[in-house]
Amino acid sequence: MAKKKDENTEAKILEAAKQVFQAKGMAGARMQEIADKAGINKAMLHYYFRSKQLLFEAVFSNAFSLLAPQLNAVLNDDSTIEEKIKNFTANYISFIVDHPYIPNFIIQELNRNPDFILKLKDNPSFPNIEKFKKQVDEEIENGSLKPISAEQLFINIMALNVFPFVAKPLIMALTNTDDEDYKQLMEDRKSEVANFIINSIKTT
Amino acid sequence: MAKKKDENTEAKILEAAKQVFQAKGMAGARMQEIADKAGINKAMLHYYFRSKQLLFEAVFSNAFSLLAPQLNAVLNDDSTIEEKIKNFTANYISFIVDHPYIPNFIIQELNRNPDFILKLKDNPSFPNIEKFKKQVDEEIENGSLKPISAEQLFINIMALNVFPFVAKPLIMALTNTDDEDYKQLMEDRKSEVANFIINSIKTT
DNA sequence: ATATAGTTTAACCATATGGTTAACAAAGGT
DNA sequence: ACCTTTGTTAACCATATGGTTAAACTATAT
Repeated sequence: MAKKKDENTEAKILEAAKQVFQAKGMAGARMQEIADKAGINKAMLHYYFRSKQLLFEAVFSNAFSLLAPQLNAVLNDDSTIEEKIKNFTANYISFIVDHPYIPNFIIQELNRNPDFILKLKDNPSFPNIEKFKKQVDEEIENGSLKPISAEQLFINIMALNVFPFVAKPLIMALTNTDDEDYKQLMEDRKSEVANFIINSIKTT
Repeated sequence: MAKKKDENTEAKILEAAKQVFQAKGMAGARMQEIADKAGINKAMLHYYFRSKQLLFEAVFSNAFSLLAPQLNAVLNDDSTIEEKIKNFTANYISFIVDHPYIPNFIIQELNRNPDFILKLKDNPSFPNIEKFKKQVDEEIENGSLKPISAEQLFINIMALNVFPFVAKPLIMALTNTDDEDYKQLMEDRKSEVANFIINSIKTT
C-alpha cells in the first residue's frame, strides 16, 4: 500500500470544488482555483475525479442529497398538510443558513443541463409527489382543506419558501433593504409564510 | 459616410448575444458562437461593443428594461392591491411566453455579480417599493386588507408568479409532469395564484 | 473619378484552460 | 533490503478563447 490512504485529500477537493462550483457554476469554475483552494496540485483533481465534468457531478450529487430530505419533509412525511407547511416553512431557513448556495445551484445547473435531471430521477430516493397528492385529496374530501390541486399547492409552498433566497439580490434592490433588514424579513417569514398559505387553503 | 449606416448589424449582434448569454450565462457564452449566430465575423463584435463584458452589459440592460415594466405594474400602478394582483398574475405568463429566459437570466447574473445591481439602481426608472408600501398600509388601515407588511406581500406575489418558471426543470421532475402538463399547470395559475393570494389577505 | 470614412474580413496574438506525463516520495508486504 | 502500490508534484501539451491588426471593401460627397 501507500502512505496513509488519504481520503483527507478527496474531502479537501470536494469541499473546495463545492465552494467554487456553487459560487461560479460549472462554466465559470476553474480547475486551478479549486486546486488552490484545496491547497493541492491541479493534477490531483484529475487523479481523484478524472475530469471537470465528473468532479462537478460529484459536487452536484452531494448537493442534491442534502436538498432531497428537505423536499421529502413536504412530500413523504406522515404529518398533516397543515403541520407539514408549518414545519417546512420554519425549518427551511435553518437549512439555508447551513447551505446558502444549494437551491440556487441546483436550479441553475438543471436549467443549463436539463438532461441532468434524468440521472437524478433514476435514484429511487428521488422525491416524488404521489403520496402528497393522495393526502391533499383526502384532506379536501374530508373537508379540512379548500379544493386545490396538489401540484399547485406544492409549487406554492416551494415558491414562497425558496424564491426569496434564490432571488435575494433582486428583491433586496427592489425593496430597498440591506443585509440586516433582509435577514429580519426572512426571519419573519418563518411564521408569516405558513400563516399566509394556511389562511388561503384552510376551511373555516 | 460608408455603406448604409448598418444598424442592422448591431441589431443582429444584440439578438445573437441575447440568445447565447441568456442560454449560457456570461461565463458559459462564447464570442465565436455569438458571431456565428449573428452570421458575422468575430472582430465585428469588438468593433461594435469593444469587449465581451460591454456586450454582456448591453444585453443585460435590455433584458432588465423589459422586466422593469412588469415589476412597476405591481409597484407603481394606480389600481387597488387586489386589481394589481389579478392583473400581474394574469399578465405575467404572457410576458414569459415572449421572454422565457429573462427572469432567470437577471436573477442568475445578479447573484454572480452583486455589484451589478448598483448600476441599475442609479437609473431613476428603477422600480421602487415606496408607493406600493403606502398603498398597502392605507388599505390595511381602511380595513380592506388583513395586516401584512408590504415587503412580505410583494415577495409573495413575486415568488408565486416568478418561481415556477425559474425552477421549471426541478418542479417538472418533482411533480412528474411533461412539457404539456406543465404548460397547463401554468395556464391554471393565471387565476389560481391571484385567488390564492387574495384569499389570504382580503378581509371578509 | 477620386478622396473619405465607416464597415467587414482573414489572419494573427497572448493567454487561459482542461488535461497528461514522467519522475519522485512514502508506506507496506515479502 | 527490495519491490509494489498509492499519492503527489512540476513541467508540459493542445486547444480554446478574448481580443487585435492591417488590409480590403463600399457607399457617398466633392
